[in-house]
Amino acid sequence: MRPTVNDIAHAAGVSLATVDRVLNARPGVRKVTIERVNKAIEELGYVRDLSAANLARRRTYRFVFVLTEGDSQFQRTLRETIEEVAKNAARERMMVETVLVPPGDPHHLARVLHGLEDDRAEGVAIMAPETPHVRDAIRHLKENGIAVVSLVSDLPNTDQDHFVGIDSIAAGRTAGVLMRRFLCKNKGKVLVLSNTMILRESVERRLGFDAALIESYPEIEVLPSIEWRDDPDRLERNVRAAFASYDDIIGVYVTGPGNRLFSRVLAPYRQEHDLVYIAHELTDHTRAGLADGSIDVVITQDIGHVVRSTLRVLRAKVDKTEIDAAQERIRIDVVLKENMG
Amino acid sequence: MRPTVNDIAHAAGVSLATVDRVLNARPGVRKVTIERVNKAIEELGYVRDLSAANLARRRTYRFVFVLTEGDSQFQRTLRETIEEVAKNAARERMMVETVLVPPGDPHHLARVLHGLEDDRAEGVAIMAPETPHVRDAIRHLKENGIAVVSLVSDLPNTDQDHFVGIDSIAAGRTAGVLMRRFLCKNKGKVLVLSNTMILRESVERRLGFDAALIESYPEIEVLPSIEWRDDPDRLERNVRAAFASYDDIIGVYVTGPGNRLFSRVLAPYRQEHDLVYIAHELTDHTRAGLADGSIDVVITQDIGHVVRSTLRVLRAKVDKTEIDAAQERIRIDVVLKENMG
DNA sequence: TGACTCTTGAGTGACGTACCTCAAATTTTT
DNA sequence: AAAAATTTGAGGTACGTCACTCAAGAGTCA
Repeated sequence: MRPTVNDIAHAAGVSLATVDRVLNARPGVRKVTIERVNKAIEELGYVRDLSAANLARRRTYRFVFVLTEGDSQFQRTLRETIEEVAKNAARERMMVETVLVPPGDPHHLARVLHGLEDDRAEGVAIMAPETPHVRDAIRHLKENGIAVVSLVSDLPNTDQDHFVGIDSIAAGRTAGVLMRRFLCKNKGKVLVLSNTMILRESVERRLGFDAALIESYPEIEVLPSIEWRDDPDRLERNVRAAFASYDDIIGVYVTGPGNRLFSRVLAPYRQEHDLVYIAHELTDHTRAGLADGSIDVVITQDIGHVVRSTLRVLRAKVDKTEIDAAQERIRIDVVLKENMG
Repeated sequence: MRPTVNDIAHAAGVSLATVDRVLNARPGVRKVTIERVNKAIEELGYVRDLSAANLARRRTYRFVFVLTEGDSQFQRTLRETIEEVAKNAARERMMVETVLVPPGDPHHLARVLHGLEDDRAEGVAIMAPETPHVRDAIRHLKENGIAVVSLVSDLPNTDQDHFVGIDSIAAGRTAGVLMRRFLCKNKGKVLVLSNTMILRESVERRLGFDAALIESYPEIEVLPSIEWRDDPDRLERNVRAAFASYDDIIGVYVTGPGNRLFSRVLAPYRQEHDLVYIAHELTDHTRAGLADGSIDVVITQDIGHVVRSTLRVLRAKVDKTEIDAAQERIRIDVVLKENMG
């Protein structure tokens, strides 16, 4: 049988109350006594029973995900995953809510975040671009004792507690090195596409991509990023212009969402061009692209892992307990048709 | 506040005892009453509080990992990971024990498994080659109501409940396609190495590798697998022979553990040969190989994930609850220097 | 010495569920 | 309609921890 607090008390020759004080870092215990208790804990190999602890604490965690609206496959998958994970989280007394804010409206976002201060949640997970308003709102949240975690898109210059996601520069570098290897010393141009460069990871991925590709492979020219900002026509125009200007385009790299649209735009040019196509984020569409061979590699992160990790981290922050770095590290996944699973 | 069993009882107009009978599928409740209770559960959105349930059940799980001895980096990492995960598992009342058996001794293994029948464990996780003795022992375990899960190395023709690990054929295929792409249409021979082909995954990886490489790239000849069976001299002899016979070796594929040894053996030949080196299992050594560029790709699985998943699956099997397929699927990780993390 | 603080003991009632007993109510069978 | 079987109610104890109270003991200072 596992030792309980009672066993510890007995072994240490103190009362239950003292053990409790030590365990929960309550004041009013002498140093020597603390050590005696800790020694007993060590010797008996006591570990706190989480079930009982949670029950007694009758703590229910309220966490809010704040996401920007959008109907890209990625965002849709994210929302679905949150919903699904939330269901299981309920068993562990975590109530998860999702709030959507319109994209490109930092004021609205800041208002929403401020609204969370008064007792709506003890933890907030944010995926949104970093702006002064957001920085401000996050500081307020933290001042009110609310845990703040960013997911997918880092908010490094804020008071956030943690970022759950991948290193975008490394992700871009991974894309770059794969592009380099898949291009097999051919000379030519590489097209880089991004719906918007407002999100920092778009910029960082491009950075890493260029670094990995150009530094070791100067025969390749990486063209300036094509942005289309939710405007399909602009995308089409720019792509047409690119293929008109250069007949040696041999690779395309899409740094973020938008593969569904871009694939359609790209289709007419694929017959005459043998392209290496590298994309980000595994979704139904990129999955299909891998399967039919139109996409060569997808660099991605496991969304389920991201969401579960976010909740674990939020809980750890609220409880002020350690987080298991190994478990919470999100890997940069390289997905080919063969290991798609 | 979350609804409790009491709320359900009240809402359904029955007593606590009846709700309890319904929830735990105990006999002695009329169908109509069951439905009434279920309706209340549905309406109030009741979810069983796992903490309280586990506490009340005062269930402690005893799980045993049965592994073959060995000092390869992979096995070492696996053991360390189990130990670490076990520490956290203790908080959730799971006592994890590891038993090592000498490799290549199916009788010993079978004896150990039989020894687990009488009350030593309610769940067993096995990583070992499949033999008739093992099949037999697993059947006995199952007959005694013990959950059996294999990890890393599948035991498909046994009565096991589940396999936690990757599809070896797909892993081999992934290695094959990466080899093909990294070789860039060069002609030549590829060396395949495997300590032993007794474990089924060695065979399967080779199978997948050949399929992906040869079918779409016939200019390459994949040489017969070199086995060394824990004998460094044999490895060295065979490698020497291979490089003596062929001067157009352009790739090497190590299908399992043994990269540390093999790297040493290979070193003298690397100066004159430009090789693509693909390995399996991310360990300290293969990590270092990626970092210094001597290894190009490592195909691996997240051991931490495997071990945690194994415990979750065992618990689910013991509790006869559903397992979350998405969470328990182990991905085939493709690791380059750039996304090593 | 007394007044004071700091430390410890002893005990209690949650938390939500599991599992048990015994008796009463209800339905089914004879 | 009586007997038997089934279904339901009422209540209790337990699980291990948390969080609290109240009182008593030890130690410190003037």
